[in-house]
Amino acid sequence: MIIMEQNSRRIRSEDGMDYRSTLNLPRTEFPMKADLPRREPEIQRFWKEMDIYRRVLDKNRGRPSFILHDGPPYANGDIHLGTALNKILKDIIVKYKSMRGYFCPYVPGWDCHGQPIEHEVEKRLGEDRGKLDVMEVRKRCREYALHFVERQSSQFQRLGVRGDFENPYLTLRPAYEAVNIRVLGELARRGLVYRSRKPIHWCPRCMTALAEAELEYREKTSPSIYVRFPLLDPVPGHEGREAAVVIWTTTPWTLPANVAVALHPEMEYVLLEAGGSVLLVGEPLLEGALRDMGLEEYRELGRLPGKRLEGLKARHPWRERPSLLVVSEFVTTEQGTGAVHIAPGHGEEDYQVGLEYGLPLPMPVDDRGRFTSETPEFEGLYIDDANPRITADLRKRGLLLGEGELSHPYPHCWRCKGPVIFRATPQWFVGVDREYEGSTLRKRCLEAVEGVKWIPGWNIRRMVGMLESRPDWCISRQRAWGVPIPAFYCLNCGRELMTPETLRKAEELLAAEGSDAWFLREAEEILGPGFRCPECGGTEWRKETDILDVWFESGVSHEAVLLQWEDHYWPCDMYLEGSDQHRGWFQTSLLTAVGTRGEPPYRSVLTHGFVVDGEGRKMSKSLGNVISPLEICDRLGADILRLWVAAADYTVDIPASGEIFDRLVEAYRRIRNTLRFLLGNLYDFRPGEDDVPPGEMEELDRWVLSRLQRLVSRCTQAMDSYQLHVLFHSLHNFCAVDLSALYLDMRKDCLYTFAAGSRARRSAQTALYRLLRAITLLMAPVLCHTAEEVWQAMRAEGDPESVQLADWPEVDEGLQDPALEDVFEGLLRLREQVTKAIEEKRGTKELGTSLEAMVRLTLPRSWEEVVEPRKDLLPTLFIVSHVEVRYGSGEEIKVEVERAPGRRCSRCWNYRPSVGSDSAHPEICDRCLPVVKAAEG
RNA sequence: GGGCCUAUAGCUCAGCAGGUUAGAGCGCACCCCUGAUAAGGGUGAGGUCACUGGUUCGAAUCCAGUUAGGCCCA
Repeated sequence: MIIMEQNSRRIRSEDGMDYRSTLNLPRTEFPMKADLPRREPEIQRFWKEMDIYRRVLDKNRGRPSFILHDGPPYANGDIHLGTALNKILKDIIVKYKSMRGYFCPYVPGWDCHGQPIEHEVEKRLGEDRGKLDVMEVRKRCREYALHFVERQSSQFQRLGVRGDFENPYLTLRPAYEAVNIRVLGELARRGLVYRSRKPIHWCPRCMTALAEAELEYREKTSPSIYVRFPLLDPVPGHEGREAAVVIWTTTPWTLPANVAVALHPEMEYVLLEAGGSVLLVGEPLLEGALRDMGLEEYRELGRLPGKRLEGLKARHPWRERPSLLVVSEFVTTEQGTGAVHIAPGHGEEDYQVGLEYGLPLPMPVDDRGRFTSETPEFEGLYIDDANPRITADLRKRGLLLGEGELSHPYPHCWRCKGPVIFRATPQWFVGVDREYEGSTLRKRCLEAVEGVKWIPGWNIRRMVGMLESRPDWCISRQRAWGVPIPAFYCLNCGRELMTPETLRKAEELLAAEGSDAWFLREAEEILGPGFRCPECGGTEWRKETDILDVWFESGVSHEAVLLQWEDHYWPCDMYLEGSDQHRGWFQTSLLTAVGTRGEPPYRSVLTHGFVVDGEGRKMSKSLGNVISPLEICDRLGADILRLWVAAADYTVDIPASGEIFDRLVEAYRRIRNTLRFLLGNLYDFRPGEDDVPPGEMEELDRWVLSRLQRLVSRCTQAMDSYQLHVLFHSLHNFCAVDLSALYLDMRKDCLYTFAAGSRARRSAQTALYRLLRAITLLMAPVLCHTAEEVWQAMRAEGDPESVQLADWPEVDEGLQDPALEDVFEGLLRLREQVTKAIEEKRGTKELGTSLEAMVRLTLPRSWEEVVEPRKDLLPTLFIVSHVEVRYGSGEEIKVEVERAPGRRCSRCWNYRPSVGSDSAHPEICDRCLPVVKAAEG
């Protein structure tokens, strides 16, 4: 079938005279098929070879800067859609700003230390993980991190991201590591760094701290006991009765560390008499608790909400210190008695309550899970062995009200598989409420935030909320892969030492040799000979083994990068990350910056939402809705991914799905084909020589250029306010409507059939050239590969070597013509009625192409002024062969369509009465005749 | 459970200092063209503006609540 069609076409052209060769049909090498996955890497090679990053910097050197400081992704695993989104957004903004003439250094960075890498390395070690020493683990972590830095670096570059990839910042470099110590020292100098205890997950067999990711939750059988805490104070309204509050616990061994009993402020507590004593139990839990305690029969004496019991004291089973009744929202009605035993050293919530009420934090359990001398009753006993002893002791004292067993999910150590405990250990903190220089870090941060531009604006609320509620910053981690906290402990008197002098020594050590040196060198080597304890004069020291929270490391990037890197300055212009970083990087950076310099490290903070699927659900392996950016690049191309970023309103969740990418591919094709058409019609146009000055251009061409100015202005405003999707929608709409459907369709007749060098055709080409150039530049920050491809196809003498070196288009005020646009708006509305009328005739098979038509218009008198001088334009506007206009008395517009008179010109396909009047060329019209004759002559 | 945010045609987005039949592009259906051709043009169908209640002469737009979803915390 296909072959037959080709044959019939050839026969037709051989039929008569071949006028096709006398037309100026589009010619271009620019392919319709983008083939982005193949072509993009070639373009990227081109950029790399010309060192595009330096070239763009050099172009704008000395001009105002715009520094977007890159937040370091974690060097672990391949990039995902979220990472790609973030980097592409940054790249679009940096490319836009540099096209606007800003000097824009952009240095990508990586977060290289931390527990997830260490955990992954240990997992890979399998059975051998216990055998390696710290240095060997660190060495492997380093290799692992650097491997993924390389991998992610090439993945980012595959996205088309431009930056100093030859010279990125890595948090594991000695110079960077040392900055942590300097910042820590600055904070310490202001008295913001302190050491205190905080509960963490601890494995008493491995004698190590565990992160949440290192816990495995499995069923465990625990004792379950009800314990009476006799009140030392009377219950309000029930003076004269000896009452007791009843707690329930599955960890009897934590009772020696009890300091409080927490009640829910709103829960009702029933005061009752049963089994010879007066007890307080939460109302919703009453029935179950009494059953468990074997106290079915009771007498209610009264009830009152938890908040009325706040502040009463109860007797501790063993200690002299009382146990305080406190209230807390976390008390639930799910289990127990509504009264929760609080041991701040043995639980996160307990710890929080402890902080809130300023409770003591006893810690009677040692590294190996044995009771210390702080608990003489059970000293030396392992916690599990202590459970029955404690229970028996409580019974002996008449405090035990019930006893049973319970199977529940409980965290176990991922190494030894045994149950872990919550245990308070000494940690280093940055205090946010410590007074210094007349204020606190929290207050200063809250003030500083006001001076930052938050995009979108409501983000300031989120930041303020989080700053207001954040606790002191625990910067200690009991791990190997990181930067040491450079503290020393006197072996003689136990005093801890962190002074400006010791910090400076540590900083110098890390700067010179990297953080490995801390682990390799003896304390005495670091401190220098003859260093004496200021307390006792001791000369032997133990080094701190804790390392810094990785958030501290990334949190000092402003100090490390903005101040150390060539061409940078502090503070930078923008941080741009996902909205989760309000608690993460935005905040840690703010804390370290305000704590050391009193000001935020960024002038503006732009955030984006998270990638979700077509249904608005988060992407996860378990839902099976994950889309890989690398796969999109391989299948569709990075420009499609970039278009996805530019098309979405990134301030909220960003959906990604197969359909969305299908639609984007369509949009891309539309833009690409529009550009291809423009290129195709400029093959014989020499910019600078063939241009027609604006004043002499055809009205239609001036109209489209005026529309173009509107587009440029709109796109510029969109980019200046970071509304990327406005740019995309405007650009796409312009290509689809103003150009494809209107201007280009109308202009084909002129471009193809007029004499190549005629004024009208050159006028049109002048417009085409300007359109092509402007659109290419407008899309360059987003569709950077395609823009480069077009740029190379259109580049004229004197143009920069790469589109990335070109300037963003300016609005040409001389081409703005709002009055003309108004005129055309009216004419185009008229056109809509004409096309409708033509469509009707097509429906009845009276017409095929619109050139077969002639249009008879009856217009109101009021149109005469606009239409009369443009009568010749109307056939072009409607793409019909002939138009007749009459003016009626009414307000009505009448459109009549019929077949155009005359025969069809074989050359321009318009229907003209003049066809046949020339004997040498009987098939063509009087408009084509001179063109053909000129070509012959 | 708390804080911040989102919800408009199949998709991506407009509209929102409250005011005529809620818009655009894409997609879809049908038609045309075969001189942008794995292109191009035309016409058309598609929406209880998540839900409920309130304020108002009037609400997609303001308020409250509900549902669904996202981020962060608990």
